[in-house]
Amino acid sequence: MGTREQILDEALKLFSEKGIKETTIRDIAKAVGITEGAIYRHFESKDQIVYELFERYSDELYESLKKVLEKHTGTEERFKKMVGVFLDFAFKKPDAFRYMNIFHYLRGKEVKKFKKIPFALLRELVLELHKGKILKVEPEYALAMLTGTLERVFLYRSMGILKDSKKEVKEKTASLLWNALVECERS
Amino acid sequence: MGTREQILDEALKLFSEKGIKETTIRDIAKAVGITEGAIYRHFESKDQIVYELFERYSDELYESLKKVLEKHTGTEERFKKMVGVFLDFAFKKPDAFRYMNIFHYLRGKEVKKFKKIPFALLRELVLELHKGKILKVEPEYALAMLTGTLERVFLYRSMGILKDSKKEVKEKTASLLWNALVECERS
Amino acid sequence: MGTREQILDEALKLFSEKGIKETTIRDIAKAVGITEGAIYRHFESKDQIVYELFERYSDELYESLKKVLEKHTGTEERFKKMVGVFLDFAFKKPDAFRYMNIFHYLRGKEVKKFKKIPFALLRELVLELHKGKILKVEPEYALAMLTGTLERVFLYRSMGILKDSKKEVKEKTASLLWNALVECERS
Amino acid sequence: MGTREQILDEALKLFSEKGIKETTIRDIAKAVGITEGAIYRHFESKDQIVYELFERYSDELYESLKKVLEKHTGTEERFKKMVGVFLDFAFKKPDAFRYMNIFHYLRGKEVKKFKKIPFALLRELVLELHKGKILKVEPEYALAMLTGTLERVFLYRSMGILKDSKKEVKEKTASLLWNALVECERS
DNA sequence: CATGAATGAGGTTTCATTCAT
DNA sequence: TATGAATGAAACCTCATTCAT
Repeated sequence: MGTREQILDEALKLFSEKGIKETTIRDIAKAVGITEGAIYRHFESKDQIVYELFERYSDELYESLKKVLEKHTGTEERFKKMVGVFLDFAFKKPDAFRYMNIFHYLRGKEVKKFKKIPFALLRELVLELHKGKILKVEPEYALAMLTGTLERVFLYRSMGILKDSKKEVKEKTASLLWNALVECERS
Repeated sequence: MGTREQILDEALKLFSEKGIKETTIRDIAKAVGITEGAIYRHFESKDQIVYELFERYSDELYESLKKVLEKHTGTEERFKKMVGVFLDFAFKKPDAFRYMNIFHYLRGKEVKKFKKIPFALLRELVLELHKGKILKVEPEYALAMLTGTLERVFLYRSMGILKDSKKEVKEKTASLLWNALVECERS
Repeated sequence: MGTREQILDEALKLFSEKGIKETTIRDIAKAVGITEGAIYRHFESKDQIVYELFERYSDELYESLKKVLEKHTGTEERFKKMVGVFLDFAFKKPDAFRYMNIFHYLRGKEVKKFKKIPFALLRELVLELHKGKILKVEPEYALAMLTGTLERVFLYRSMGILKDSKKEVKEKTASLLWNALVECERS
Repeated sequence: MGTREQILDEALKLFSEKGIKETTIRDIAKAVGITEGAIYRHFESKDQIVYELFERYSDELYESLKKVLEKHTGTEERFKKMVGVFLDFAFKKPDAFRYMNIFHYLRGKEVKKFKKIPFALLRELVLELHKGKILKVEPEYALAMLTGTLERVFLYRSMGILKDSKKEVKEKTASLLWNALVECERS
């Protein structure tokens, strides 16, 4: 793998573990096995690494979600698949997922620069349900519940609080949210 | 107000806006209107400020939640009041609430040092529902949904995405969650 | 003397000896007898030192020249006094004079930011002679000769090529230039 | 043109625009269209480029001046031709001329290493006038005026302050200096 | 209690130079 | 000859902390 990729990889790992400011260029260089100066042959600044990482994974998740939206037509199916894709991404690239959350938290306003924000697709999905008049709650609340739950489910699983298999987690979370927002399971 | 209090106040504001590492002792001193050295008359280190703030607001929220638990007996009432107290705190002390989240994110493991974690009470509440066999989903998932939704609802409201009054937000969120986790609203 | 002044003093000395880029913050700190970090309590950046020095001495020379212009009225007297003031400044603050030349050379276009440029006064003086119809050559050429000669006279004297006393140098240069630009000495 | 020549050319351009220290090997490489490493195939070090450039143009100007001295015999003719050659060089190779001045300024003492310094010829010329007893002022002052005026005339013309054609500038400067140093124009 | 100057460790960045390919 | 990655020293700058006053 190219050095550039390695730098991004190690930076992601460290950023997601320790935080962005807490991670130094030296940390990254050491993890890659090169000197600090070498990093600057590949990136103009630390900030560029920070942004490039966000853009890269933001795009990736965005595209995955987009594909699902295009592929499936049934409302319930679309919804549940989206949840699955979201969690899939989180499980496969936990560092990236954690990192994106940190980034969001600290750079709230700057995020608008980025075009392909996964969040925007979740928003669309919710509005679609709302138009179809099957959403039980106002869309803003639904969005809050959707994104909040997804993040926490991932978090709890990575902390060991939630012990189900990835597949189970995806399925349970999907129907949990579907029921909460749309349908109602008879008890 | 004493200088000590002012330092904590301004630190909280800055931490919640810019992040902890991003806020310097100088920033805090300037905000209070004293010099850097003076801060060390009141606190041994920056870290002490960081911890003391967390402890202070963690305790405060914890005690508020505790009181509600002790006061009310009906299950639904307890649940909905808890949600209300949680959001009340977030609305009244948004900096503190935001700060507690940042703190959590960056200091995951160190949090265990603290005794009175509000999170623990939410956990208890959920387990209680579970014991009463009225929880529709497994408690870990319920907890994820509960905490995640609460955080996002606050976040979206402070970002202007959610425009309801505080009272409305509290009521809607409470029943939204109650329905999602326990009961089922007939559509 | 305050640390701030010392920093400016030592910086000036070093800049004029070695050049601006060739002088490091560490050089300056060592010369003053403090650490590098301490410099930043007094100046925001190296560049600020560079600018402040230029402004300070530029202003000083400007004001001296201005005073002479206001005090004397006879054309020849004004001219010769100006030359004297210029060289006086160069002899008294050779570092400053040398520095101002280096600064000019490297920052040609940025100099326009500064308001009180001594050069502007020399220009005025020459234009005045021109209006009085006593200038033998076109004003632009006169200005070139005036400034060029002044700089070199100082340079050669500080290099030991020119060995006259300061007083002699001032007098000789003044009449040399007066004769060259205005009058003509009968050989 | 060979790569070596291109390197010298671009280096000269950059040095004269931004200064020597301010120009990096990378800048030069980029301007030439090769990589940094490649430069070291042609030059041992950056300093070698710096010295070689100075030597090259110093020699060139020196030889041009020498030729004029050998070709012409009349005192006034020699003087005026010298001035012309000097300015010719400055107009044809403005980068080289500017660069030589920067070099002089920053490396004052090291310049003595070089054998063929144009300055030395101007010095000879002035001493010759002095021996012929036609110099109105002491030779050191004459030299200061001569070199200072030449440099500034070039500078002002390249800055657009002086708008005459090259030919005019050369002629005017030559007689201006001749009159100032030797003869006296009847007003 | 507070100030203001200073320290010193450590951060980001720059850049001449080297070297395997 | 040239490339492109890397080095390593040194530059500028930041900041928690200390300390004399």
